Amino acid sequence: MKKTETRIQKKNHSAIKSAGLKVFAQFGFRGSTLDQIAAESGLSKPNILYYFSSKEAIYEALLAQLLTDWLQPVRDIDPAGDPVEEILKYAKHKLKMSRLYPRESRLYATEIIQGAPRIKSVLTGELRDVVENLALLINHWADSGLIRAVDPYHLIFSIWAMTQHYADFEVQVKAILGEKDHFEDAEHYLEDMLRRMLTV
Amino acid sequence: MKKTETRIQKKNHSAIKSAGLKVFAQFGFRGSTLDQIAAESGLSKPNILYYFSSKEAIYEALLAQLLTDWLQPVRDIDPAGDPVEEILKYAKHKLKMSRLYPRESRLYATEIIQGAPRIKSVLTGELRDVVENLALLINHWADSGLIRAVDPYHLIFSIWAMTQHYADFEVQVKAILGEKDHFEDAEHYLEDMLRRMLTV
DNA sequence: TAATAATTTGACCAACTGGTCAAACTAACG
DNA sequence: CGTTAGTTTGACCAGTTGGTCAAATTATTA
Repeated sequence: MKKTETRIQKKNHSAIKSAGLKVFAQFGFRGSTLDQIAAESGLSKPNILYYFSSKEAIYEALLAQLLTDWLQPVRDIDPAGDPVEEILKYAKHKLKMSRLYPRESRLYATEIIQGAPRIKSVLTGELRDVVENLALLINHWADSGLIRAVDPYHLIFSIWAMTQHYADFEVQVKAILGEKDHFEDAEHYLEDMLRRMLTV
Repeated sequence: MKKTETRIQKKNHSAIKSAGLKVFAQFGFRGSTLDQIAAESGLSKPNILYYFSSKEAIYEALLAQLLTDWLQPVRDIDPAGDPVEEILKYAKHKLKMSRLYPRESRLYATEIIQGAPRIKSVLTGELRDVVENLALLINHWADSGLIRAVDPYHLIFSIWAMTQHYADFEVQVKAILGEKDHFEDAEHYLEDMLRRMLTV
């Protein structure tokens, strides 16, 4: 029941989360300091702690938001739609998120690499369920002869891995391909790959 | 010219690097402390600094070793071999490294995610050259009709992304698939995918 | 405008950080 | 055995860390 958020609260909550995202995504939780977040947000350190009770509270607010955005597109897959197009739609959506929100992707990556100490329950709960359902759907599509039979879990992993790679390993991709936008080529490659994998 | 390394030096250098790998891979450079490395290695903090001049020196020793191991298998690709089999051999080798050395993979991942502050010159130098050569070879194979024409860079990225995913996102993979070894299935999937992508 | 509520800050703290150093200890070897 | 080179450590340091708090400032509203 957080109805009345003043204009100043809204602005500062947002500034802190934005600064926190930038800092946490680069240095992880332990490697980030409130001073960095303070400098990045333009607020003083005590002022930050006036809006969030601790460094951890900022981090957890970011993670919670992230997980919601992460899981939604999986749920949006339409079991009644054309299988190949549905999977393609999902993959392209995921790739677009990597292009538009690379820092969110890197924040998630650092959390997972560190062993997901704060969200392991989500992984074995919500995420697991959502993925299991999708795997069942993919198997169903395969059984119906609508797509080629592939391991649904590793198919999902391959989509995650490839799309997130362009956000998480951005500096490496740019070191090799140069600074120009490479997402268009990535999308073509991804689409080609998925069509090859899924068409009978 | 470091010929004479005593038995104790050998043992302790190795213990420190092993402990450093474990800690750095999880928390990144800034998030890791000498006290953690000390506890993990069983040595006292001053003793660690007797063998490595600084925290940074440990980290850099690990990174240097890593980059060597990382690039070698790319160089081992035989231009005169069977194209599909050579690429497959490389992909499987990379996957095996993820299974055997997941912490090395995660150390590399954290370094790249953080913007590769200490190895950017390697990325735009050695790595770029090696990848460019491989891309030329793949294009040559495609021109000769030995494999299907695909974007060589994104092909390489997809191999990296998928293989490293199983090391870097291990907790997520295990949350979904359970604790049993999933690398065998991953290898089948990867092989299937690459054959589909590369055979004419 | 006056009173109240919300916001911001400087000064501060205890715990932790990477790193130093002289002294103590141990291994190696003639 | 004694000497020397190599190893280990306790005590210490200055800077940084997350966090507190009372006081000052600013916004809101009656």
